[in-house]
Amino acid sequence: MVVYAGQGDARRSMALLWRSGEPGEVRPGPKPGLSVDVIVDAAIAVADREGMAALSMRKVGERLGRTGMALYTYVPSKGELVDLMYDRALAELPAGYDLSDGWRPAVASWAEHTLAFYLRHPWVLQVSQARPVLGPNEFAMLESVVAILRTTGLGPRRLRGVVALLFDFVRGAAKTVSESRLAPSETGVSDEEWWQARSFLLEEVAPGFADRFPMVTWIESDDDGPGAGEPYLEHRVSETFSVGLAVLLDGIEAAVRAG
Amino acid sequence: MVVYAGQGDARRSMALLWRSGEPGEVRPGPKPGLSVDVIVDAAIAVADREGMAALSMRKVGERLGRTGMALYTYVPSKGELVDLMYDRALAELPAGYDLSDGWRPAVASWAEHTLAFYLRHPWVLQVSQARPVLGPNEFAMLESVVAILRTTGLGPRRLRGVVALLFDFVRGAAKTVSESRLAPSETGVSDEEWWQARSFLLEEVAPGFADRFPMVTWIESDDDGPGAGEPYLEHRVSETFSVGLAVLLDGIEAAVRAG
DNA sequence: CTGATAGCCTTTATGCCGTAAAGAATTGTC
DNA sequence: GACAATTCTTTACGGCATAAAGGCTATCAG
Repeated sequence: MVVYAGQGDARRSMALLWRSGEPGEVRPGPKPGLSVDVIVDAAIAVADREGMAALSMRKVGERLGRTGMALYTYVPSKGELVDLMYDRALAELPAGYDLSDGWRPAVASWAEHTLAFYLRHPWVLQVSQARPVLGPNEFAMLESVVAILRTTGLGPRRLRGVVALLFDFVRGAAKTVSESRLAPSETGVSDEEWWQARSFLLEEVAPGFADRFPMVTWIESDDDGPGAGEPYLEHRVSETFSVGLAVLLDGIEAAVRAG
Repeated sequence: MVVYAGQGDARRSMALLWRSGEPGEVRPGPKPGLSVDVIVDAAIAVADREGMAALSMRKVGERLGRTGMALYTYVPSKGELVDLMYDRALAELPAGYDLSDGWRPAVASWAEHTLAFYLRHPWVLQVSQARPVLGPNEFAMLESVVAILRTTGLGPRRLRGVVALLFDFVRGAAKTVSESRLAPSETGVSDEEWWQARSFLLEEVAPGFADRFPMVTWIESDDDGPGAGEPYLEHRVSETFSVGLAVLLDGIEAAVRAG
């Protein structure tokens, strides 16, 4: 499920994001029992625990002792709610990184913080990047990476490429891990069971696999296996993550040297 | 929407993927009016045109002059159908790349082919990577990249990291473009309209933006704008893609030199 | 104190979705 | 001709977002 920015009244949704709502004029009618904030918190809790696919208006309402429809008093639609969740979650990220040892360790630290963030809130990965939410914390996050990378001396064009690359890298790693964590509860089959059953079936259905796919067979060969009890895929991803990060940093360094 | 591999009868779905179905024993009952192949083709056509979110059993059935339920005669569930779509689409990719000028241009060519493929079939990006489909064409695709990269002399551990990095990069770029292409038809608002309205509202709601987010403001400054008529975001992405690819190739080269 | 009015929230209804269950129609074997 | 297997349709269930209507509540103007 890809979620696009709410397409309702754009002015209203921007106002919600930037908290530029009118202050508390006294108005007739019952006191509000909820607020945008508690709704967003409840929605984040649901999405953290059960994933974006399981996030529904009814479920969020229920968690707050209301019907799903009650939320529409505070939020124009589910799309806007997701935007608000997204920008609120992003607030967890650090506003700046230590540059005293140069940009290299700072980028590494950024990547690790950001990966951890995505793993805490995997649903964030499903929010479309094509139509950015344009909330304050989205800009703050961007600000913090660019602040690091600008010290490399690269120009805006190059830097946009590097930033995109960094995000794609971290998001890709996070996506693999988070999907594999969600899969057991969604499918009722643990990772170990699944892989074992599948690789058995693969031999059955594709005899001569090693001859037909020699490169795949070779690259899957293990130099060192997962530690005791560590899930297979997560071990692979963390290996992959550190290798990829090193390659990336070297690539940036090459760009910097080239000017 | 993230789609997991079908969790029905694993043996049946592997048999479907690898075409190891029993041949045509003569059997009682009406002749099948459809086949797995025509269903998969129809489903791909729907997904290409309207996106994964719009893919439904009813819609595929309708396109074939049947009800949605009729498909369940051929395919155990929607999940397996998506697996089949995925592996079938992957068959479009080249089986090998020209290595006569070394791995660098071959990787570049791979990246461009793969990007174009994802843009032809954007829904492919929504198929979960955590529980691979394990069909023949998925392995063939992997085989073709590894065949290129193995000529660098890097070991399996390093190479897995590089492969993941390459995929994350291409998929990230493809995702941004494809979402921005889909957004107008899903939201009824064109990219130009959307960006214009949003940036106007942003100034209204976030005065002093340039002071608050100086790095963001700087990095968004254009060295050169989009060509005439070229969509804003697509221009940015293609710029970003070539910069990112260069950085990546340099990073790989550094890893190769380091041994 | 008395409407009027605005805002909160629920109920109901519409049209989607995947798919389970039941049954009609068709085609083969004995 | 009886039986069984197979294709496909109809109907039904529980889920989804959300439109529409109405009940209840708190503040206003008179």
